[in-house]
Amino acid sequence: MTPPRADAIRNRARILEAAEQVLVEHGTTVSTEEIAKAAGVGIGTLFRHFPTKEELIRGVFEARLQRLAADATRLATDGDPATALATFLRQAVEQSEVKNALTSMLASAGVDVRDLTGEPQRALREALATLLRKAQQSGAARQDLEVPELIGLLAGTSKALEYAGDAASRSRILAVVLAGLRAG
Amino acid sequence: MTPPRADAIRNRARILEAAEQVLVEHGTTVSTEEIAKAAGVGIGTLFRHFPTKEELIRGVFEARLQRLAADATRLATDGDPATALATFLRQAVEQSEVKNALTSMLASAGVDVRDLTGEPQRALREALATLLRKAQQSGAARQDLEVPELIGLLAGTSKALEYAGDAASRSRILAVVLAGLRAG
DNA sequence: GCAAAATAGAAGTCATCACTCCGCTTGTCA
DNA sequence: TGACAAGCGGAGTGATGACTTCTATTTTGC
Repeated sequence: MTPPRADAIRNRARILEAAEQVLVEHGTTVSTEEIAKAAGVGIGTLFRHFPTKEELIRGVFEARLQRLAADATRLATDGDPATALATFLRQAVEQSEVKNALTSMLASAGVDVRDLTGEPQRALREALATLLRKAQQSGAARQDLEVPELIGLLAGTSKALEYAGDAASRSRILAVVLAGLRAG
Repeated sequence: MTPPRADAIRNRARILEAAEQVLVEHGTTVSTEEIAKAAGVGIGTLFRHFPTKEELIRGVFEARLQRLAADATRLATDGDPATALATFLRQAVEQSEVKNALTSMLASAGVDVRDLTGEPQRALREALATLLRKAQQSGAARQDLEVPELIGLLAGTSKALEYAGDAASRSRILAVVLAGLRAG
């Protein structure tokens, strides 16, 4: 129960950071050794922090969710209710430029993305609920929408953007989704 | 150049069919042996028809694209121009009930989904182009849309639906996308 | 400064999996 | 109906990669 040493904390963070980059770039098939190397860390260390590859992947995923939840919360409190939801979606989807492969990453690791029992998932759901409610109250989002749809659309839009060739195409896809959210 | 034996043709079809089902259900990580078993075929046979796992996966994918292209073409000629595009999207996306994991399947196999050089891809693009043009002419789709966006939205919507818990949620997601396609 | 905690990373274990090889079976065509 | 090539099944092979273990070394906290 004693708090971990400073270098342990540092290494854990470095592993997560490197893992995200490598996994997103090369997919879940990359070896743990590769990830350890990218993090500048021995294999033993990696496995002490994350006893299985799956837990490492889940760690990366949950870190991402936490960042999303933080963004959503910030926008929900600071932003204009009428535009906050759209801004969030835009931000979230642009976040990892090269590849938003995080969900398919998880899926191919055999993790069920819809398993929303964890704490980061709960936090994101809650933040999205607030964002959505405010948008609906100010007429910026269709009334029948609920949080699960929002999450789905988030993942889906991110997927859709992978197919966009240029910036114009990207912005058109985004425009379609945003218009759809509004209509109703 | 002699035509293949009857049993060979039959087996090839059975492999493709079983592979689609197993791959969609369990992801690309399933072993080829599992696929062979599902097809009721020996491993040797599987590998004679598809010399590598990647070629098998690509085969499944292209078969799917061909079916999509056929559907699109049929709707483009037979259907009401104003509703054909929406109908197509609805159909395409509902096709594989459990999981429309085909694209992430390919992606995790290291195949670039956006590589549109193959014949089935070309056929689909062409059919979609017709569908889109007719929809735009009858005011059922925003004018600025182009085919790549449509393909992206197809994949994205399919992804989004994976998150929908129940039928109501599914239909709301679909409604968002369809409204977005129209708006403009 | 020292004990405890943590690390690097080499070497090894074990399971898995894509793919090969080859003896047997079956479709085809005379 | 018989011969024979095309096709088949499935045991076997080699590579890979997740995870363990261990020793010598470094880092941290008090």
